Amino acid sequence: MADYTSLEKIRLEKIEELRAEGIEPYPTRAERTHTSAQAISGFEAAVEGAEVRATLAGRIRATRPMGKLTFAHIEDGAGRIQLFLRVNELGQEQVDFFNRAFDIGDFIQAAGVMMRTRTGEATLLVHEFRMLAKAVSPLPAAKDETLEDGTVVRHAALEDSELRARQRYADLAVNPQTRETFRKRAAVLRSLRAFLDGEGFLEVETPILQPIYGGAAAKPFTTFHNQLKQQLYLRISFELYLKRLLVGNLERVYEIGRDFRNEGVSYKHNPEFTQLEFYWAYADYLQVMDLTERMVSFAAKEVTGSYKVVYQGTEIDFTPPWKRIEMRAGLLEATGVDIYAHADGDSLAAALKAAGKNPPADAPRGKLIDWMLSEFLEPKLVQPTFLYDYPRDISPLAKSRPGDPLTVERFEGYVAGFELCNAFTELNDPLDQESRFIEMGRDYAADDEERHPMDEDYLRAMRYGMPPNGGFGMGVDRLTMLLTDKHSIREVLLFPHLRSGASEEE
RNA sequence: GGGCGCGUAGCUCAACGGCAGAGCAGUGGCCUUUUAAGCCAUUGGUUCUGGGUUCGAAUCCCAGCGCGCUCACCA
Repeated sequence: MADYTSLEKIRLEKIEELRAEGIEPYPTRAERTHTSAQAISGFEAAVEGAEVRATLAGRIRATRPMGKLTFAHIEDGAGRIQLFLRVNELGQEQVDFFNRAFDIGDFIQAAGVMMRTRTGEATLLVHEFRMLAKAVSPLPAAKDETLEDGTVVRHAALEDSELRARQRYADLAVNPQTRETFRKRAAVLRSLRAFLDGEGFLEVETPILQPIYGGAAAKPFTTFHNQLKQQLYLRISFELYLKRLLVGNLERVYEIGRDFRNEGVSYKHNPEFTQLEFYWAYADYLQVMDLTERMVSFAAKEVTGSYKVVYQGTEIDFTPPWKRIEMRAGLLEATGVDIYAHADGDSLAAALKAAGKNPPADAPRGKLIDWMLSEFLEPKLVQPTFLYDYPRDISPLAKSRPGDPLTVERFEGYVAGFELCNAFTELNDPLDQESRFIEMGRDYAADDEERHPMDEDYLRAMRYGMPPNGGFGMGVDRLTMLLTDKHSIREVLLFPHLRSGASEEE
């Protein structure tokens, strides 16, 4: 049972008193004729002297009792509005009743006539009011101060990011900017769907519970179907199922949904995250690049109203075309070392040392290139930039460039120094794919969890013939971070994963 | 997983080895145009948890839990 605080005990007593007076603190129905915004705009538009009646419903956010009158602000889905309760209309008993029984956080229904107070605020002069839902626990209510210049300063706002995430309901209830963040998140999803639908892509849904996981290098979550006695995995990507659909003659498909990766958490990683993947028959990675910059800039415009957004104090310009840097040239410029001149790790490491760098010891070539990227190139990619043509060492799933087997047709989009998306010209040779499965199985044999299992059904699909195609994946949470100016993924997830939440540990 | 930092009233924070405090919220009172309303009075604490040092610990030490930053791992 809940352990009530002294504040809660007082409110529980108020509930008992209401019931004792025959008043239901949680009535079944509410009435409302106007939202706060409708009441105010209706009043502003009305001709002088015309009476604007309204019944409002909302949550009490502030009260200012003054003896024979009380001012209050309520908040509903459309904004805030002031209530004016006065002895003249209600009688002393009702004004006292309001002050005695109603608290900040309670839901109230109030009917009356719109009026203007001495300070000019459009206000509902209340003739009738009733309780819609009594709050037992006090909301961490902030107070807003409006300065001379109109800026609003919040005092004692609920700020602790952990508490806000654990009790998102309270965060949403008291912090309008949190509600705004999640409206923008919805707008991001809406804009991506609208864009891809407009390009002729079909939205599909593929299994989250999969007997064989694949499509990315990540550790899966495992689960178990009791009746079928079957080991299942939560998907780590959509790739292998979406590409099966290309075999089925669906030429353009996309899915927006949840991926699950059993890895560490950080400000840009959550164990479950929202991914967008699309696959496009007869397109290659350069066409995907064009589409990507159009899609992301479209989303930026739809969500923020502009191609230019400010992220953590820096202006990011999503206007196409984005900067394109070939990886080899980019690394050569950043480090003075040409990765193509060095076919193995030892040679590349020696060249890096000669260039005054301090590479990790005993690393293979692919690992060194990764290190060069993250150390010298990625941090510089603040404005939207495509890095393209990756060494095959670090891209086992992409198709090689014709006549250049060591380079694959792959690009990653970088913004604000972190990876936003990843795409390549996809493998469609079933025999090549099979040998890569075997190769990856061998590479990871020591580590059961990261080993790529052979997906026989996927190979069977590919053997029926898969058109050449370009594939794309993007972290929707990361795009949302960029468009809402949030540093942490937790700020754009309603209920991010946190340790020791509801469940007891063993 | 490593390093650094933080955890005090419902919320925001002070006190930094010597009686655990303030503002807001709450409670009681005054107040018929307030808006962080004001004035008077007042309630409220496992100082994250568990050990230790000390005459004395919110404060110092150790361990744990949680969060943040960072590195590593990881796309």
